[in-house]
Amino acid sequence: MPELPEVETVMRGLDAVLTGEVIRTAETRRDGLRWPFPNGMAAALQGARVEGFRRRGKYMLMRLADRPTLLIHLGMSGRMVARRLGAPPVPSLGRQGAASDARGHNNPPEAHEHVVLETEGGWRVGFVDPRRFGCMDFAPREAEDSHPLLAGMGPEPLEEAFDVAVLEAALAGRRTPIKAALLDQRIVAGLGNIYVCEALFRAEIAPTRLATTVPGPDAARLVPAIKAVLAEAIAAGGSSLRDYVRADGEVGFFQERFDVYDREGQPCRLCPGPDGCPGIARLVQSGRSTFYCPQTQR
DNA sequence: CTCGACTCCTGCTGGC
DNA sequence: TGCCAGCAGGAGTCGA
Repeated sequence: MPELPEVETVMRGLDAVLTGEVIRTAETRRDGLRWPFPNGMAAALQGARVEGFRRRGKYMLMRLADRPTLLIHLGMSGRMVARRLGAPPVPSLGRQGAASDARGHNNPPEAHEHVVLETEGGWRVGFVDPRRFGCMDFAPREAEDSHPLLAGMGPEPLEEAFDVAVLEAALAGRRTPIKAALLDQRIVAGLGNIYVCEALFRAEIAPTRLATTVPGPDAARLVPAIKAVLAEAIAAGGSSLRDYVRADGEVGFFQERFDVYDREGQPCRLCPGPDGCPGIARLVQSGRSTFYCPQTQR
């Protein structure tokens, strides 16, 4: 699933395509994803002018003139597919059925495309989500952040307001492993399994450490580590694993730069010498894989 | 309060 | 070559 850098990348792609456009038609092809779509969602989108986008954690917020804001969460497998009407679909990563042939003809319909928007300006944007863990909902424009899905969310990690003192306060009294704490969107918004692993590696903190023990020098390293890994991933256009594609169809390349994620058994880049690293280890914490270097991360 | 287990779903990978 | 168990980027809910 897309984590903060991927959501940011998709949002920028949508912004480039949709901002300023008027939605001519909106179609929902099932009743909902994780939850039912709000009543009359398609009708409410039709005729709306897209004013712009913003991101909160892993949510994209599509602001509409004189209408409520549309919240979009990509869940685990969600992606957006954008193309000009009449043009072949943008090539899609790792998915045979979706790749367009050279002539742009006879493309089978994209599987699991649950919502389709078409604009006056001739864009077609589809929300594809095989696992259907994504969601959409409306939030009042003047109270977007009070929506139940956003209300309890922690600080945006890339904003200045997220600093060592804020993280330390959030971790205080948490008797849970730091890995689990960082996945908790109430502590800090937007981190997922990959970037938590990467940030803990950069900060040289063992994922099993209790959150309460992190305030101090460790937290002082962790905050810049989080900011750096997210910023670098955004600069690289987001990571691209199995079924993630940027809104404009380009793929991100940050996955080539993972230090620990999905690199079990390989030497880490911090241990000295060719034989100095015991190898990146994998363990399961609250049901999810954690990758870390047992020598570097303490 | 806080935490871990469970749950929703489909698709891909790896081992046999 | 084919089959199938296991695992996957999220996160709300429930029970302890």
